Amino acid sequence: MSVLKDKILVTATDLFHTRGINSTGVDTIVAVAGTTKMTLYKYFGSKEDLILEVLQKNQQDFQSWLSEKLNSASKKPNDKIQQLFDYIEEWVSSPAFNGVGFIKASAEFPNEENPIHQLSHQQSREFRQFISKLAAEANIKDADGLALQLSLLFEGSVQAEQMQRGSGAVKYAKKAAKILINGAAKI
Amino acid sequence: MSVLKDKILVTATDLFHTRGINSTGVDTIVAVAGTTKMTLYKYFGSKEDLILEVLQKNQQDFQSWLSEKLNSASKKPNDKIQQLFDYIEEWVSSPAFNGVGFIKASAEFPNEENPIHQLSHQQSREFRQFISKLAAEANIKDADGLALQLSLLFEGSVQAEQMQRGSGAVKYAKKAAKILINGAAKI
DNA sequence: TAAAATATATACCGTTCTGTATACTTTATT
DNA sequence: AATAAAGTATACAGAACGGTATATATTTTA
Repeated sequence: MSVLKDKILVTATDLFHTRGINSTGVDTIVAVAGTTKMTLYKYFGSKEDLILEVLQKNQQDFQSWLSEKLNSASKKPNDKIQQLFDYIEEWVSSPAFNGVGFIKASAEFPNEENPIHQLSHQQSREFRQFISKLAAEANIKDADGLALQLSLLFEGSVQAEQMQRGSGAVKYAKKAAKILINGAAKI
Repeated sequence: MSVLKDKILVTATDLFHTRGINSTGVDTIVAVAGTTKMTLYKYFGSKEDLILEVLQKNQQDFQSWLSEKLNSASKKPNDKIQQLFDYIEEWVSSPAFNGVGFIKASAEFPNEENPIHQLSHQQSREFRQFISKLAAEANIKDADGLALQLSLLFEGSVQAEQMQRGSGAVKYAKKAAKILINGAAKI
């Protein structure tokens, strides 16, 4: 990937997070990225395309990071589901944390026919399935149910963290997750 | 309150929810409400003022509705905290449900110095304190901690519901809440 | 060095945005 | 009926928006 295209993606990610997507114009993006609109529109057909690529890249990066962490730490399924929120906390607490794209995007583009909303919805579903797979491997009966509950804690705490950095919400989400996981495991 | 002012508030609430706040222009609001910009700017000094009033009214309506439900159903503190998510589910499942203002607003206005963001943050804190008070009255030791966890479930499930109507997320949030409440009560 | 791809600079188009000015019409009050 | 208030109609200002056209400069490739 071109260094400039990447610079635009990174800059857009940051600006979307700190100022909001709709409130960030392409002029601002290219100015901060140190390039011009011509270049932006060469790599991205439209602002909507740019938003979609930002969403895709961020979610991919997070999922890859999380999968690697889980796999490198332990091979035992029970450990993985237990450690899920440890890594989520690590990720959210990192200074480089810049929100969860699909949460913000779905709020700014509520129309279900909008491609950005649809991608957000899909990513939210995929993440839930990822958790569900973890739960199923740990022999939890209602894996989907637990995954849904954990995803609610996840989305809620990211929301809280976006509202106030360092809110400590993830710490309590982690505690709640442990209780729910242990409760579900005994079924 | 003037009938026209109220019409504008209700219309704006609906449009903000279905199209997003930043994507809804004042021209659209007055057209749908069946009035003119002159009237809108007579009652509201600016679009920002309108947004703030919409947020305040909606949160007030929800809190009043919830308090009344809780008080009329039972006077026992233990019942109240247990029934909290029953009413949240009833409210979210209602056809008139139009999201939680402070969640969407904080996503669209992430800047901490923005008055809209500040109000959203304050409302989120107030709601958490409301739950904390319920928990404290039910003699739960770490009332604040439980309240935070329940608010995460609340915000997460509203988020899920906004992404897909009828997702059933609240049903699982309710189950999770029960487990967390019972776990906290035994401390 | 010549050709080709890549990036910049800058001006512009059409649209939409919030907010205001002006003039007219309807409704309510006395 | 006269006066004041409330609401409408419409046009417009000024800025920001997404996106494009054109011409120039820089870098890479052959």
